[in-house]
Amino acid sequence: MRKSRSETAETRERIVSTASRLFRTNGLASTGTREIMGACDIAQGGFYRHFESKEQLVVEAYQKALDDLFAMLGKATAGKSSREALETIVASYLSQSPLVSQTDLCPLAMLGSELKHADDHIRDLAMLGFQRFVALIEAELMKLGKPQAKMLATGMGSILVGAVTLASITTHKATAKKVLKDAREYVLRDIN
Amino acid sequence: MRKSRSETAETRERIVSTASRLFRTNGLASTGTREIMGACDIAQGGFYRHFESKEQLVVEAYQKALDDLFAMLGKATAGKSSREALETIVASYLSQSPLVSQTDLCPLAMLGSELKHADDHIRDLAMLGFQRFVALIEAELMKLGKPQAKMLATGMGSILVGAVTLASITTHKATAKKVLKDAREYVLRDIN
DNA sequence: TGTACATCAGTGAACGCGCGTTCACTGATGTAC
DNA sequence: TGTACATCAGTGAACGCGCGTTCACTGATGTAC
Repeated sequence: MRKSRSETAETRERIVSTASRLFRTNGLASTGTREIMGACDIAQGGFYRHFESKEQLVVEAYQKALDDLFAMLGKATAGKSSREALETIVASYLSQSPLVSQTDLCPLAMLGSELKHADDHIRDLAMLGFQRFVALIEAELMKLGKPQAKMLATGMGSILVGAVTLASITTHKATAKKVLKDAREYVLRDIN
Repeated sequence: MRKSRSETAETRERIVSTASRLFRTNGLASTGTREIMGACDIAQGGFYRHFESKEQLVVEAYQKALDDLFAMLGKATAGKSSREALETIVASYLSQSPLVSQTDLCPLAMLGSELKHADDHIRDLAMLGFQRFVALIEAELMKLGKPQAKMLATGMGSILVGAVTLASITTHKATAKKVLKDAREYVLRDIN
């Protein structure tokens, strides 16, 4: 049953991608190795041919989720003015609610409070992701000549994460949309 | 071993209070019935003399956490001007980070993303709590004559929840303080 | 290039563990007369 | 008020279940000559 090197590498990537999506949709603790392997059409025991533990997969899947997020934001803002780039970042981020879109959910908001109980390594990874997100916003704000760009960027980052977290809690679509819309309006005052 | 009516009622309240604290500190799924009963010095089997299921306790403990939060905010803002009341709400809420205080943590931020996987009943309870929080802020903003008070209040609610969530994720105290401080500064611009 | 052996991706049953929950039991409290 | 019985809060072992993980096994791939 042994697979070729390239097949092995592809399988590994497939597991990480699948896990990245499932973890963000259903949570870290609620997503088991059986469910992940099942979604990849591989027997449960095969998991440990690729990873030492579930913990290691969580780290890799989380890193991939962050990389995907920043790749998406980079592509969406490419060649735009600072003002347009900021509007795009805000709109892209807030459109990640599970009620609106089901793909590329933000690893910060989706896992928010669950990260408190995760290993230090993952918590550090998450905060580095948030700081990278804040730095992205801060850079554009500085280009616009805004004073206190770091404070504004951190505040904007917090409201975006908070709004998406709240929107994903509610069972009422209208409530979710209201929260996202108000968060958008709230932060756009600092851009325009 | 039977206890008197008053003792039974006291025990029940003790279980709800203990669970409310443990759930907010360690999460809903991570806190087991054994741990809760152990913290109350009662055998695990005694749990089902007071509650039909863990789910029922979660609902009651969550409701109690919300009641405690609003009681605290009500007491802290009593007799104050709208401007002072708003500053107090913001300061009180942001001082709930586990790095600063260990008691009366907010049930919204503490459980944030974990609520997505909870029963609809609890998710509804949580969003009603958030809307009650927003209404509290909105009322004071309207007294100040602010236009678009509802939008401002929702935005402020989102940033407060987001900042406390993020502050509780990081393992670095300085980073947590920075996030909370910037969130405070960000929202206070709409009050003063 | 061809052959013989070593490697290891994938299999699926099984492991130990902690969880929510159930159970028969104990004995103090509540109730009925 | 006193007595006899019913109730039920608390006990701690046990249940079924799903989890992360381990294991012996299979057979195609990789390596060495």
